[in-house]
Amino acid sequence: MGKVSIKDIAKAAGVSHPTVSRALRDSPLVNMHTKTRIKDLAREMGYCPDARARSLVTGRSYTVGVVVTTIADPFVAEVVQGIESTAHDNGYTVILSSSNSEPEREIAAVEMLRVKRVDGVIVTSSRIGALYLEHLERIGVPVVLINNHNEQSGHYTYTVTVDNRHGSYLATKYLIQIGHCRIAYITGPADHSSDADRMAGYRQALRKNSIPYDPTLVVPGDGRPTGGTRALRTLIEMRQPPSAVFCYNDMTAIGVLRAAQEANISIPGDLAVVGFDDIPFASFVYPPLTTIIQPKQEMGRLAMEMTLKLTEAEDPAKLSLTDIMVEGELVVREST
Amino acid sequence: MGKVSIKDIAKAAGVSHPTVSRALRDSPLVNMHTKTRIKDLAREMGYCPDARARSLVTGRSYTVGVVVTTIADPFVAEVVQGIESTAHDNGYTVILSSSNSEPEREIAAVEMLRVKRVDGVIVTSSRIGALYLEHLERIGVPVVLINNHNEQSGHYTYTVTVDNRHGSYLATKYLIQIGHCRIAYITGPADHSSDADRMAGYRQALRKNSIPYDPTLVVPGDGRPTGGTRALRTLIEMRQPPSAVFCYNDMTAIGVLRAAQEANISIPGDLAVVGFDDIPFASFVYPPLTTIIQPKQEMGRLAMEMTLKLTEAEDPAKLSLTDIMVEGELVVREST
DNA sequence: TGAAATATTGCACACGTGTGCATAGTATAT
DNA sequence: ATATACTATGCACACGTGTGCAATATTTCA
Repeated sequence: MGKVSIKDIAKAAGVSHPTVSRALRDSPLVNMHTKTRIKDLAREMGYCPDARARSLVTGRSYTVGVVVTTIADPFVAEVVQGIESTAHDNGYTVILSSSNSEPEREIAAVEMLRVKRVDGVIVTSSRIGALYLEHLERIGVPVVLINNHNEQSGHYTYTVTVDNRHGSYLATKYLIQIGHCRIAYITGPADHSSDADRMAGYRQALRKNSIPYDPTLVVPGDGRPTGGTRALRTLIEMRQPPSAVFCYNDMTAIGVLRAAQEANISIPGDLAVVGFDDIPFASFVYPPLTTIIQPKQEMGRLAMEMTLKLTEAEDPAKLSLTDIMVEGELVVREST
Repeated sequence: MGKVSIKDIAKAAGVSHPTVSRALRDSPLVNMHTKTRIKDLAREMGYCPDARARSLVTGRSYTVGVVVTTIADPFVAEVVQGIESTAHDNGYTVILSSSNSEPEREIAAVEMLRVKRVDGVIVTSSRIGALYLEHLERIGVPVVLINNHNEQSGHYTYTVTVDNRHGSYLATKYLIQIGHCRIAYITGPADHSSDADRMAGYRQALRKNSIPYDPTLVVPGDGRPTGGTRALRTLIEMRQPPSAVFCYNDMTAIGVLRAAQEANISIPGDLAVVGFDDIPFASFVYPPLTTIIQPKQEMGRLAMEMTLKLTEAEDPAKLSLTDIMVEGELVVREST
């Protein structure tokens, strides 16, 4: 029951352990007869290779580290699902590590991944990532950031981000197309660059359709339902309220829906509402939410594929990779 | 930039590598002066210990494997959050592996964890787990199952489950207390043992309060919103419809809410609705859902702590551990 | 028959770390 | 001054696997 190694098999088969090693790796160097004999023996004895030892000599661990703020965030969870799935398909294993958005914990996480000798690192939705980029580079393996702009992608550091500006351009353009001209925007947390980008897309759509930008129609939210609820209450008290609201994200939109219900505002009759993200619940609220789909699983997949290319290339510089920007997609449901 | 090992430090410090090893591990055997000299050198040279090599000789990897159906399930994600958090606090690392509910993929996952020499395995919400228990036992390390009853807990195999029967007893009892006596139950997937348990708690509450059990009030669902919607449509067409519905889970209850909205049934005025699980969105639907809280993060924490006890004990049999059953908790919101 | 080519195997070392034991040096006690 | 205890260090080996090279056995070819 104590773990059986190739040496044990070697002894049982009456050969040397390198022969066993070659046999199990299907080397053409070993006699076909002894090869099958060794394989049978390995199966009977319940042999299980030791990845640590193998990794030690080959230098590759076939493991990637994934650093998240918290896996309990459904958005993050879907991204990780995409990562894990393609990692598995390529024979890689995922080490999960959450930072709870605490910088020192994020650094500790990266250090632990370094100790475990991962072949690459993926960091999702961390505002910290960009700031501590030097810490990330120190690890000496490829790093891919998801939804985390950093101006100077370093030697090994690349990003996969959703095109926030274009996404909210789509959303706003759609509202205009179906006849709205007083369209409000409820912002997200002030310090997120994604909020600035989404705001930019909103204004771009207005401009292209010759609708004057009215700053009083932009009210602050916080990215959570409570913020949306508060924002809508402000909006409906205006002398000339909007006929449509574009929200920083779905959570904000959910807060808007609730406030509307309380104020007896019918949706989409009196007010059209559009969100951003397409969280799993967007289609389950009432009415089901029109929103911009972030291809979360695909972003995970792309990040993982990029990591693999970087690790498996002998010279990453020759790969001439570039940062990836994914387009969101408008999905029209019943809130518009 | 090439990785620096203790041998490199040894050479630079003019000592042997065992001395470096001891110095870095703070062994009292090495001279205080040389110890600080070696530590400084290690920092300067950017030394990073190699967990693989260390694990190879110590026999412990300080890594646990977590097998899930899919991390995109918010329920699972919260459990994993609890696992990862306590793992981190104890210096352990988590390898994540999803099975997509495919048996062969689950077995492959376990095999991979075995290859990586994890110190323990936690399996969440897998109906497969119990069936393939022999496969799980083969791994030779402690296995803890979450929400997955298995009759004969094996040598190293324990479970952490929520008390389904008691939870739905609480829910039903509460509905009775606030005056309902025609209470329906919408079931979950037929092959889940949790459905049978929740049903049993429902019937127990009826019995204890001398309310006759009416089989026509039990209608099938599927654990998803569509099932709940369909079930409610059946219920409201009865000659004598129920005044309250207890649902297998929150997703079912959400489907019920939607069907009620369509049919112009006011909640909780015309119909009281109770769910089970307390998924993150239960408090964001309208009206916010009364439900039974499954302490998801705590269950993850308990599973991890149990795994640690099992791995770190020299003789697990002496621990006299028992399976853990956690009690759910009723949270009253606005759907009742 | 002899030489050369080929097939098969073993030897030795490497990866990076930890630890039991022996050794040498130093301080303490008698 | 000698024996003893203690401190500090190095040697050798172990963990499990992979690989270059040498060595042996077998086949092929002339």
